[in-house]
Amino acid sequence: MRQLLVTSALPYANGPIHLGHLVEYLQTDLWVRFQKMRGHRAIYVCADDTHGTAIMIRARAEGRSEASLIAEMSEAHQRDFAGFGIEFDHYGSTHSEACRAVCHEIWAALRKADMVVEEEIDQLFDTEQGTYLADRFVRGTCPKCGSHDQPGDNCGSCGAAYSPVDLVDPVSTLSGTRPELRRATHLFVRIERMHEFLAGWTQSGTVPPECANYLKNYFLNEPLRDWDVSRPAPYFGFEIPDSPGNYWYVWFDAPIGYIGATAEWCQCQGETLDDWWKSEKTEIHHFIGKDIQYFHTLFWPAMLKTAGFRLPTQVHIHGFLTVDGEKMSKSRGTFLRASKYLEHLDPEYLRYYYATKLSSRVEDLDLNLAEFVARVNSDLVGKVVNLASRTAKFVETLGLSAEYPEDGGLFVHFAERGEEIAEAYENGDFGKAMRMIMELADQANPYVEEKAPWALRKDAARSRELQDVCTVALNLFRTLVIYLAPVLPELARKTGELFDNPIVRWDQAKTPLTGRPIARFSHMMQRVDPAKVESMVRESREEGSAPSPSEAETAAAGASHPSPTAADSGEVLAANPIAPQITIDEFLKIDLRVARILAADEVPEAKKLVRLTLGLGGTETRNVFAGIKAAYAPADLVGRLVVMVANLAPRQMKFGLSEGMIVAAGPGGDDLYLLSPDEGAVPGQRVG
RNA sequence: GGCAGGAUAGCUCAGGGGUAGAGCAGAGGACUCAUAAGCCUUUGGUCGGCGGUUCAAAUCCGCCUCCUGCUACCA
Repeated sequence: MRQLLVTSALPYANGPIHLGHLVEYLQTDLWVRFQKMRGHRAIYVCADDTHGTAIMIRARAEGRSEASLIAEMSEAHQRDFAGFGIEFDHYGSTHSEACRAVCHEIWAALRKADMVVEEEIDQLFDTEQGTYLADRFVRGTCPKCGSHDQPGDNCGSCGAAYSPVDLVDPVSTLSGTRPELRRATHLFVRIERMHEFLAGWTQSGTVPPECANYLKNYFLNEPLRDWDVSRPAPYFGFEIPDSPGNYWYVWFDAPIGYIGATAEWCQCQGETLDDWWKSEKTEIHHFIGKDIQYFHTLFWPAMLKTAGFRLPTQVHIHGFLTVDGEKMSKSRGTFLRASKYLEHLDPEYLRYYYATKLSSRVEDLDLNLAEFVARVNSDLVGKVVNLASRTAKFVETLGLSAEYPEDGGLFVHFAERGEEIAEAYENGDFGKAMRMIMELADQANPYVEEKAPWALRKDAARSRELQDVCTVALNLFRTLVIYLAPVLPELARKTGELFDNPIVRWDQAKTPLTGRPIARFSHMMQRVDPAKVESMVRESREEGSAPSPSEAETAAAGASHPSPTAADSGEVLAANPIAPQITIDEFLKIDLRVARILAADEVPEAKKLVRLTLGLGGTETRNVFAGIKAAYAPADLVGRLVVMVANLAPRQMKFGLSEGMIVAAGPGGDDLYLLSPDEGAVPGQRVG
């Protein structure tokens, strides 16, 4: 019997669980369920990731304590996970004494190994908000090409990489004020001292080959930079014991949360933590997304190694979720929260659908909604459940045959495939496992077709034959459900009830059931109703149309995301306060005009721009390049009215001259909303 | 810009030097037990492009195009 400790990445306590998160939690859950069915001892631990600037700022904006914010979020997360049948053995928090204790232990070990150095670094400080600013909270003019309003770490226009302190005219996105340069002491881990160890460990099969290549060619081909693990106050986290006023950076304590959560579980169960984290008898399996690879495959093993903990046996890495081929998008209604899904649809549908699309490779996964409906209905209802549905009621009174009948080797064949299917599960090739199971289902239905129990039923003299046919069909059905049980726990439970024999172990598939009654059959799974999928998307779109500021940072699924219910909370305003007062004369300098979009053209070479031809009435037109490519398709723009800044100085851009600007709300990217006049306005009218 | 990955049928994907595959969708048929499910037959592809290695390339190598992600003081 193997002993396995399995983790999923800790969800950040800054937003609700969405379908992107679930790619990870569902695959971990079904892998753990599989291991348990195989008779191994497996525990699944996870926790909320609670520290960092984002939590501090949000709590401040909502006028509450961080503790109250993270408690509420933890409850919501656990509710969502439970709704999808994700069974943790323990769910903790990084803001726990157990986690703090392990942080202290690992820190002491790093100190003792002389792995920590102090260094003074320059960082921008927002005097109004009273906080140091991470890169993403600063925007300004690119020091290289002079483009305005660029992010703090690299220029979207020329692609140059730089530090926020290099920006010309930096602006804090939190307060809109100009931050000042301050010097602060940071603590760094000299990870380069582990270079040789990491080079060996990462290339030894513990991480997928794609990840090993990436690490080898991007990080390990040169000296590793010191890792900055501290943040000066104010910061929400644990204060570093031997460096007052400095706190551990959230990514220092996040993975330590795995150990903290295990420690709490051990305490409840009377187990010893060292048996799980310092013993070679335990396998440790991390399931993570590809965005956080280097934290788990460089920093994390270096910390564990230094502090004498067991190293991860395997780091399982998955790609991101797209919906209908594109990034999840609020305006399209494809930003689907877990709780919203559960209002409309059965969690088993998604568990199965994801399983069919998951492999051990680091690849993105597309949730195609039409395919989702077809796949679940065709495979689960049409093929699998249909086997029971078309035979069970024929043997309601007779029960199963006393001896397993001759079936032309079908059952033996089904049983023999079990190991092959198990191997696919073991390797994380869930899609392969599902394909093999459906291949078997495709052999079972023709059997029923050939034996035609509906014909046998009409002849009382052949009732024995009818019973035999149904005994075969129902046993084949049960075998399929055993193989699907890690994915579909609810279907497995109902099937256990049908046979009065709970499905708990994989090897139950080796022995057919005979000579026992069959419970009255009732539908085990409803078909997916496409209308429910549509209403889920529609409601998500409606709720997504009022975004809050930190949502701007959401890119691919898997990133943190705040609750849409906070949309009107004042958070938007708090995060981006009103600018200094101006006079009416100053305002009148800006000539805003209603304009009609006469043409909207793709600029294929541009990442963000769309070329607009704006009509101001008559023959008066303006050529404007607008950075709205991610939010609007050109075809949808033509004909609509917008508001433009008509007297803005023209600006020469790479693709041509831009003669104005259209006004829009929102932080940018696909989270952008053009302003339109109400009906009746005509092009050329002044706005004021 | 650098790094990693991807491109195979209308859709979602498997395969990985030796006659191009599955499911769904489409077409035709027989049946009627089953949630309009199931069964039989069937139409779809120069495997992103160009070059190379080879008796043989979707597969190996090189270059190119397009897509995705990451790029260490965001999590």
